[in-house]
Amino acid sequence: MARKTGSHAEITGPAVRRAAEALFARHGFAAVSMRQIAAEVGVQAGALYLYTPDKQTLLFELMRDHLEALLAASDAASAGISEPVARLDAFVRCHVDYHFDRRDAVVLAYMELRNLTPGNFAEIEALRRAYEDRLEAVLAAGLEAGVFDVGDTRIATMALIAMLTGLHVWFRDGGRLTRSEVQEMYADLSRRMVTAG
Amino acid sequence: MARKTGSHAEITGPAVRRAAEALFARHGFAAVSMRQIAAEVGVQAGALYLYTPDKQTLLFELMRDHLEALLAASDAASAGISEPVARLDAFVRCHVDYHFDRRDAVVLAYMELRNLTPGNFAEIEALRRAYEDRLEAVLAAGLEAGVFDVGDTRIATMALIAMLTGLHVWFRDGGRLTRSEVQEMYADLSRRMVTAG
DNA sequence: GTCTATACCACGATAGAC
DNA sequence: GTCTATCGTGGTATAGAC
Repeated sequence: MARKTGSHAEITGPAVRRAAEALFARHGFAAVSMRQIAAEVGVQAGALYLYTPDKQTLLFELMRDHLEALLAASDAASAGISEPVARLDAFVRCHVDYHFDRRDAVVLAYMELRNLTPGNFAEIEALRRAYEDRLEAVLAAGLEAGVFDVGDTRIATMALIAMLTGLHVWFRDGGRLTRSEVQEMYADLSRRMVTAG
Repeated sequence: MARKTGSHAEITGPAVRRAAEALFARHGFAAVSMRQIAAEVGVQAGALYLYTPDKQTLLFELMRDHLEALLAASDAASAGISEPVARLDAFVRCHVDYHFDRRDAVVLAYMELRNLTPGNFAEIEALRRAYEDRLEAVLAAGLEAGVFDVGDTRIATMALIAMLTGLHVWFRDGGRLTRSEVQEMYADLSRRMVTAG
């Protein structure tokens, strides 16, 4: 699919990002070469540098853009909901949505942290931490209200996030379960995990 | 720490494996070079090939040996226990033990699957699947006995495994929580997740 | 058993033609 | 905006001396 020449800035830029996201998610950042990305897009390797200063920045911007969008979506999903059980439910459903709609981005965001340079890592880690803090705030509110029972909100938060993020390990689009069914199951498991027995 | 010459097969072999495990766990298989491993061990890169035919086999054997030991430990931990709640408790505590004692191996076993060649992947995946099946059998027994309430044992299994394996994200040895405290918390979270509300 | 030296290749990134 | 060509580096793995 090699293309000889032409002017395709508005097409090639997003195509580079999509190809990089897919390849990084499948094989890992370190295992993917710029030449592979270029081949997937249908350009020569040198042309990639019209759209990114380097490979590291490509990874960083994919992760940053995804996490900022995830945070915004999560905030929007729970806007106006104050009851803790309902807020947890909204958080979980939004998270599952992202696994259906932006699977590769989700995988990148938690598998490729170790391949970021220190400065980039700090920025991405802050976004991750902000996302975790949203969930922890829900648990703390529920604890305060007496509807949740968790010994340690931080540990329960990490356990919940890990359970939810583990979706990518087994979930395949078009599998035997619909999005609604997965949301229902994970919402149930989450609620029971933090509710008094 | 370069060493000039000598006969150290019984020392160097295990040292190579330890160094590789630590470096692969921290930076990822694809990001670690044979030269880095050699430097860590204190030999030249060429000397590594006395102990492994290639880098891929080094990764594969680390993962295989770990998973076989984990399976054996898990089976030993629940031997003679038939009551489902107690079996789940034993499974969880054994899993947490491995995060304390063999942290790097645990990280490798679920982060580096995508860097295995197809043949090696199949073998490792079978071991992972066997481990998951042990847990699913516990859930199925509890469902049968009426002490557990999960809509789908496979999904609940994957959710539990993900939650437990997520330990590595936040857990640091010598942190504020002791091994017993972590075991207690994760056993509680697990039990509540699969128990009727 | 380990060393030095190196073959051979792929990498990220850049320069200059078109 | 993309191509071809290439630079410099560092990758895995091997050969042969000691």
